[in-house]
Amino acid sequence: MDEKKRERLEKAGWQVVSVKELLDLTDEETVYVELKVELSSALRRRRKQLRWSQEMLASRLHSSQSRVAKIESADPTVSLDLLIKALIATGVSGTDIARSLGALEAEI
Amino acid sequence: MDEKKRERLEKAGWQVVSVKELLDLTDEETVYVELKVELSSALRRRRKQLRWSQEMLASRLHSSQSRVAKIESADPTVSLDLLIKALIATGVSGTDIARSLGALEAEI
DNA sequence: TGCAAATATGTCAGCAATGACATACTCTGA
DNA sequence: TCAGAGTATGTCATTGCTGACATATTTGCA
Repeated sequence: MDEKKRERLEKAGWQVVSVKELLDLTDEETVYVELKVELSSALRRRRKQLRWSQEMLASRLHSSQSRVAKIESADPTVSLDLLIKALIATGVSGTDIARSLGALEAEI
Repeated sequence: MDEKKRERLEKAGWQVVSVKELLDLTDEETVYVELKVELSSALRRRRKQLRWSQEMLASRLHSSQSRVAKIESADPTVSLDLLIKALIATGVSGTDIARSLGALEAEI
């Protein structure tokens, strides 16, 4: 994994000069993952609040129950994109999403 | 486009019963698009604040200048995923992203 | 003006995310 | 304790996003 990162860096024209550089990258990935985790639990709360089954949400999303389960568990194969579309499908507004994101503190 | 939506609905097991149902979908798409537009302009502001060129951001993102241009113009082929990764690459925190999203008012 | 840096636009092969399905597991009420 | 509803997990063909490249256009400064 670290080796793969290094490869990508070099391919992108970066000189890999220090461990710190790699740590920064890790920080960015951390923020990304935490964002997903935060939003996915927000989604589950929201869905339960509405007393919807995963299947109900799935049909509103034009997706499937199994994918909703993956969204809510922050599965690596699920994009932020789909996650946010799912939140929107539960009727949350931009400000609601913002509030969820607000639970994350500055990390960088 | 509307025909395509109808197709997807029916494929997903929805009975297309009313125009309202289609309008609801449109609302959701609207929120999604506005989210992208808001975040992409936040990204541009942030990049200029740092006095980075698109190329600079691209290398930090491990992407290309042309894709950064597309991200900042909220191009349809660019996902929220990449958009948010770009914001993170400029060093914004979760709360910063939340603040950007806060500019959107409740829509639904 | 004219040149160089920055940005925009179009295209495409490759790969990652997707919906769908099958099936296993976990609850909850009777 | 069992049945049925809800949820989790694995897999796969298709679709859509991706980085990269080429090239056009814009910007800013001497």
